[in-house]
Amino acid sequence: MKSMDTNRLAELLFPGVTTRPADIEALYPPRTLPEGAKVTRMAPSPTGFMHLGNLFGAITDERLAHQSRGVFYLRIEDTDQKREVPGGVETILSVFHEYELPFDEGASLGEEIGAYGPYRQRRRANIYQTYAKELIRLGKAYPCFCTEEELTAIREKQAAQKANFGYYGKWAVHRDMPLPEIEAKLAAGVPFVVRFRSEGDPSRRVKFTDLVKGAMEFPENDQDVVILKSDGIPTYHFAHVIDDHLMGTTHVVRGEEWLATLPIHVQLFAAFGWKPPKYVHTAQLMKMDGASKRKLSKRKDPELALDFYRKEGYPVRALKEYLLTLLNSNFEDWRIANPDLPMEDFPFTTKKMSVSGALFDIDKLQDVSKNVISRMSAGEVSALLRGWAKEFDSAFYNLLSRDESYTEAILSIGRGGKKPRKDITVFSGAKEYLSFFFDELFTPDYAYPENVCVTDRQRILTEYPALYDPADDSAVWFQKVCALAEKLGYPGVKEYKKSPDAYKGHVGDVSMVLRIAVTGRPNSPDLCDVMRLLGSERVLCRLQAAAHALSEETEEKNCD
RNA sequence: GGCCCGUUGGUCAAGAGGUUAAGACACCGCCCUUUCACGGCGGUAUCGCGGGUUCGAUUCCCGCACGGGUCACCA
Repeated sequence: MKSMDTNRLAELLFPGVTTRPADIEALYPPRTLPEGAKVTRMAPSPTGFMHLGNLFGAITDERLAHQSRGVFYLRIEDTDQKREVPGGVETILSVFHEYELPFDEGASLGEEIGAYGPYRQRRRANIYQTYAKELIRLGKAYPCFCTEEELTAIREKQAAQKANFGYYGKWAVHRDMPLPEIEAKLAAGVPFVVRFRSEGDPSRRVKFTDLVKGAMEFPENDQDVVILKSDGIPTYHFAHVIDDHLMGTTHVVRGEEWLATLPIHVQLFAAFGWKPPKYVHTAQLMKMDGASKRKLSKRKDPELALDFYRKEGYPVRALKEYLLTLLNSNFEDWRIANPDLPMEDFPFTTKKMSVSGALFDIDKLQDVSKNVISRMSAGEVSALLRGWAKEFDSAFYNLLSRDESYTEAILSIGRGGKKPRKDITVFSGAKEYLSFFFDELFTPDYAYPENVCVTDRQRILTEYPALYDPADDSAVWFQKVCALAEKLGYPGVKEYKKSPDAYKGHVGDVSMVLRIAVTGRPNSPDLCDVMRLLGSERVLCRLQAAAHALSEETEEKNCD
């Protein structure tokens, strides 16, 4: 190998590549940014869907960059043509839009934004090839003509001998192929990949520091990894090193599964004499599977896909805030102390990131979601709810849109103030919660409290309408309920508590009878507000219907 | 199997060589309350196991176990 003419080899392998590394470097000047500014990137593959893991990383990237007045950019890693799905890039872009993760540079559907592109790796083929050619010239890379079958055969032999898998040492059969042989293969049109010629020695250790995991040590990499595939497109390892160097990434945020290949990346950076970025390897998202936890899987777990949460109707902000609590557990305390500040005000830090995989807890997400929705204005809930319904429940959407001011009004009950109601957890549950506000959805379930006797129930339902005046404010409204209750022998709660045995029940029980008649169920927001919004016609009609149902019920009983 | 990472309550987790081992979710109970909620209060943990170091370890070290990740011309 030392005697080989590597310049000649480089020309043989890449006759069409005429650019030199220096030409390219000139196009990527160092960025001029404020002191301490971080440059991060989100680099998804266009495989057709985005999942929680992507969002998890994207939030970290976005916060790190924008909190430091740096740059957050989007790079499309479309190096694997086999797995690519049509529309993959559109999906990615729409998620960034939907989840409000504004990137400063990067791929888009039209013109790319930013001066450090192209931001789609397939469009950078010439750049990678230039650097691969350079490595060949330096004797740090070589062509490998092994077929898939040969590689499998090597693997099997290694398994039989209990040797480590891979292409290294004596197993790297094409590592020192003589030039004439290479020429012959090329002349015969045999496809080749380019492998990095590793000088690593596993008995030596590489040390480095990960911003999440802290100080670490690995054996040096001795694998001759593929850097350029036979189609001339780089593997992840090579693309990562070239791109993050040229684009000036300061912090690489990625999943923990990349930790194992870090020695390769370190080696590649060193081969070019470049300074590696800082690494932030995030913990995996896990789920419970029987008695043990395991990594969330794209194939088995529908809740990994972001679409799942769209369908369920979790607000974008809820998902982001929940993920943020997993990312920085002190976010929760901060949120409690600052219920109204935008989440962007939270001081995010890699120091608080967890080292071990977190179980994705849907209960917790629901709690976050409930809180997020409870803090929204009625107008915002109305808009988001209608947006959700438009896509997933058009009949409901039509009802909500029939009278937007009515929709907003019913969503206003108990909203605002220090202790807002938390009735809506997800938009897909709102229909059930709001059903009695729409005659089309009203399906009463008259299950009255046991302690109120049937004759009293009937009297409540038949006597209340005479007292009811839709113009009453809530104080008067309540006085009237109290008066009726008093008359029938149900005192106020305080009175009742003093001597519970002396009474049949209290005003609450009377209210309950009215509530069930009007809303068709035992729980609802403030009854007075509900009645006012329903309007006297519907209220009277429902009271009558309930009374009617009650008398039929008694008749049936009498027949028995 | 090799290599790497991890292990505090059902879950997410804070935490320090000597603490009554935070907080949040869930669950249970109580209180407040016209109902429903909201809210408030309270309950359940000796920090995976075995060895060290130390006056003292859950906190430091070493083994083990368990869990996870990774060993592709996928990212």
